[in-house]
Amino acid sequence: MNSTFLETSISQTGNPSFTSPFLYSYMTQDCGYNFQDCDFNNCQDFESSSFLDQLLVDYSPTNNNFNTSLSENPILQESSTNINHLREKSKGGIKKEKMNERHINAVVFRTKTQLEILDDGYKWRKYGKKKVKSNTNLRNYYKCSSGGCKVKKRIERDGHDSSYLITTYEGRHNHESFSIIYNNEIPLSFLNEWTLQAIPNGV
DNA sequence: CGGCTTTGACCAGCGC
DNA sequence: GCGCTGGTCAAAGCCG
Repeated sequence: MNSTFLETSISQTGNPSFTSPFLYSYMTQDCGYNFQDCDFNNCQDFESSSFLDQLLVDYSPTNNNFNTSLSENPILQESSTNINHLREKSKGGIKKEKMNERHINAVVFRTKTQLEILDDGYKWRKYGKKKVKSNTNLRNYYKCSSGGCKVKKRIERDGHDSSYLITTYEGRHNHESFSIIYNNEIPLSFLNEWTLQAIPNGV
């Protein structure tokens, strides 16, 4: 299985200056959870953790065993469905090139916060806003504004519990975050590192 | 003036 | 073929 469900808690970080789900994940390592050592094939690991509050899904086009059964949340299921849908396209050869360009992997976070935008250290340009059928809240579309970087993210409030913000990242940054460059903050590259570990075929 | 957001239009895929 | 839906584009407007 290649889907990885990872949930962490904002409050566990105890540092309100960090609003990035990536940073929350990073910070929770200080709470006793070492992502480098965790078993990505055992989702019980994550489900049983006491500080669960976010979701992460890794996707590889070569993985045929994507598991969407762990979440009952319709929006998260939709994200998973979309990912599976994209895989089917890839397998079928339909717009395979475009698929490979766009959806190398997807990471979905569900974060309990009143903030509308989580500062993940990268600079984003908003390019769309859409009302989608599956959610009464608007979905916002962003592209990384760094030249040559094709990472995208979608942000929407959970339609069933608006206290949660659902952030979906697609692709990997080909550069470090602006926070590192300008503020010397915690590097976010760890995400790419353990995403690669979680995807045996590494894309 | 440049960078960013807004927003309606457009496009592609899917199901019927 | 047609309508629905989600994703993207791009012109216009806003703001520092």
